[in-house]
Amino acid sequence: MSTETTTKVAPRRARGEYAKTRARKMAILDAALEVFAESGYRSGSLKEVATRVGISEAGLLHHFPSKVHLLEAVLEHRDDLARERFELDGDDGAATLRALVDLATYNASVPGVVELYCVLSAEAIAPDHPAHDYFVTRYVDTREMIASAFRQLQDAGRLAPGADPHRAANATIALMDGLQLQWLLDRDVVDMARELSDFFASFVEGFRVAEPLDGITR
Amino acid sequence: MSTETTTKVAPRRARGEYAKTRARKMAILDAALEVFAESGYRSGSLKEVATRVGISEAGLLHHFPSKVHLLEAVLEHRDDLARERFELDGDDGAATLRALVDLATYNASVPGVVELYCVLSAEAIAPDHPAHDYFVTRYVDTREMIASAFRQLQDAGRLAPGADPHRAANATIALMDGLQLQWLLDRDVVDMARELSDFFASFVEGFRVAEPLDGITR
DNA sequence: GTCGAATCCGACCGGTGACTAGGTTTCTGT
DNA sequence: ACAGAAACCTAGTCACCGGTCGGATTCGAC
Repeated sequence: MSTETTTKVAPRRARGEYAKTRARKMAILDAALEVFAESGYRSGSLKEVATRVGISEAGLLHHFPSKVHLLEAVLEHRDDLARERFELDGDDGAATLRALVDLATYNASVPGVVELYCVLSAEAIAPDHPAHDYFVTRYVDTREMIASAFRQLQDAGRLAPGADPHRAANATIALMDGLQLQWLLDRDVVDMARELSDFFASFVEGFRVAEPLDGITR
Repeated sequence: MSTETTTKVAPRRARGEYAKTRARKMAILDAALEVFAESGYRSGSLKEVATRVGISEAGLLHHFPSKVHLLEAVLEHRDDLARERFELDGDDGAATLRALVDLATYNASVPGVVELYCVLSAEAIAPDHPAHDYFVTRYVDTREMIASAFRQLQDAGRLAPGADPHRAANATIALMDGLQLQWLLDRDVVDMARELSDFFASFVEGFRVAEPLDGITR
């Protein structure tokens, strides 16, 4: 326990990242997303990620000390982006459902992200997968969020008689996931947002999306 | 082109498999199903399959000359078993839907098989995956089969007005796939057959399953 | 019983995986 | 401008992968 006051012998303290480091880390996360989406976590290689960034494998490992760290960073990063784009926690059930349809529309513009979650969630069924716990809690949370939206609609008398909010939430999630898989295998046969919207309309009284769906695509 | 008549010098011709070979091949297919279900095709190793069978890797490769051959054999074998258990090609639409619900009930008793298809279908999104074409055509065929069941019901006036057979088929497949994923992650939160049955009942007039679903489990 | 095919194994091969060690270059606070 | 941390690379470790090769063993038709 020597003194750490600013004597002239005091060792230079940590300086933090360089200016361009942030951009480089983002580039790595983007490349890692691509690779994990195409090949999954277990078969995706750090070498492939490094090559796409234009860096060496050891250089990559300087920023993310292990493959697991990289995976966790990718998932956290996507969660951050999703949170700042979609607000799904409101107390307006109908608004939440509309937001889900919007999310489906948005997802159709970022196939890589959809592929990442589709591939990883299947891979993460294995209990020893590094993302297993992530997906388990993710599904629990999503289920609860959608169920509470349905509960809110039920209280407003807008849910079809006999409909159960919790089970409706399960079915909603299942439909979204299953549509994504089909869409990834053949993007022309499925309109994810439209199917989800129709599903909601079939048991939520007066459900409408903000704008017509078959309008101008963007 | 020498004579192949039964002279005394005629070389002994191929004799075919030994008696126990068939059983061994089945054991290999079972082990391979487990391994591919747990780790996927790309990350699942032949060594692991061989170990579970109690055989060497080279011994395994005597029966299935490559990893791709093994995968194809596994898929073909499961298709054979499925075909002999479920008849899904009838011209009675309602019967086909009931068979799908039965299939969901049956699937709940063979989690390994469900996991195999869930994991492989996600992995096979990649166009260069050896099972890519298999799953693409599988989805096309399944879609057509279910759509024709709905078309048949529509002709009988039992489909809700506005329902489209083709889109209903897509939604049905999506629901089944999505329910399976959730069920694999947590087998207590989802009753696949019940959700599917309720989904059918929501737009098929007079849809009923053969027996009550909440009866004796087996 | 015997001979040859079917079965199976041990050893090996080239390739790739994640990750480490140690040194060089680049940036930046002072 | 310069010291030292951050960034980055080359080279290597060790484990594992799918697949081959040649020989040993087992089975079964004759």
